Amino acid sequence: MVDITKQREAILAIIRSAEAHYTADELLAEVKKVMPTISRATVYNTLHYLEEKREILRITGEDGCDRYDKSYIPHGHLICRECGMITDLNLPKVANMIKREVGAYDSYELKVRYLCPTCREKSE
Amino acid sequence: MVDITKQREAILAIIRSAEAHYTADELLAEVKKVMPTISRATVYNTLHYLEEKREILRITGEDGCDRYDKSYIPHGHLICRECGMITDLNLPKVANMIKREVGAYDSYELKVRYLCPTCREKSE
DNA sequence: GGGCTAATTTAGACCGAGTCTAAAACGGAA
DNA sequence: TTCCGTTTTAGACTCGGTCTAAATTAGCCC
Repeated sequence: MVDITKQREAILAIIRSAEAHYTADELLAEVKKVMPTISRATVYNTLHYLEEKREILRITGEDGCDRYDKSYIPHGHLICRECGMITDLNLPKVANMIKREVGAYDSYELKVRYLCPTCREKSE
Repeated sequence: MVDITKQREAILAIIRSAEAHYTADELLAEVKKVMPTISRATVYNTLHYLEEKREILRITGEDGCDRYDKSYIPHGHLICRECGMITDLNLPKVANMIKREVGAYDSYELKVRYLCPTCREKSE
């Protein structure tokens, strides 16, 4: 599909096989287990490359720390204000609503701050 | 309405009277024209304070640099991929769609990457 | 006013995610 | 094997944003 190297393959494999939405540093730590000499710059280069190729999705972090999603298809995210847990949110109509309002667009990002079920239970 | 000080008043006034979506540093420069001894920390403190009090809205920046919106009511933003210009986007149904899907939530953020009319014209 | 306390402001050091750079390593083509 | 463009590496660097400790301000009671 693209110019795939060992490093890029390893990084993409981790993103694709995980449920979590990793940060670049978490990914670096994870890849190092398999490829100890990999550098921070390579992880960042690869993430930009994969984002550019629409293989993964970047979630700009509330906390100034980006995370990455295994699916490149734009979709929303629920973010818990207590524990920071991120889960996917699919609102299929949003894409059409945007298109109707502004015409052509590249992508969208939708983040919803809320209290996740687990944390809500704890606080009761 | 709240514990308002001279500094907070000045910062809020600038945000409220501007069409632009300022960054913290742009705000600092702007306030310094009126209040030369104001410090960076005060600007950040004030922005967090005003966000907390739901007086303004924070837009987490694609470029790792947050911006602030005069209106606290959650609404979407169009961001041009060429010039970075930000304009408001109102999709009133989004709030209800989220509520129907996940129940109660704090706030949402919707950013749409696109090519603004001015830049589209230039590229033709 | 004068003195007390809590909250705010200030200046500057500090942090850390992300970028940049220059050199080394890789990989394909001839 | 040699050449050349691309990728990787290590580490320095940038710059939003945070933290800290001292100074200032604001309210409050006498």
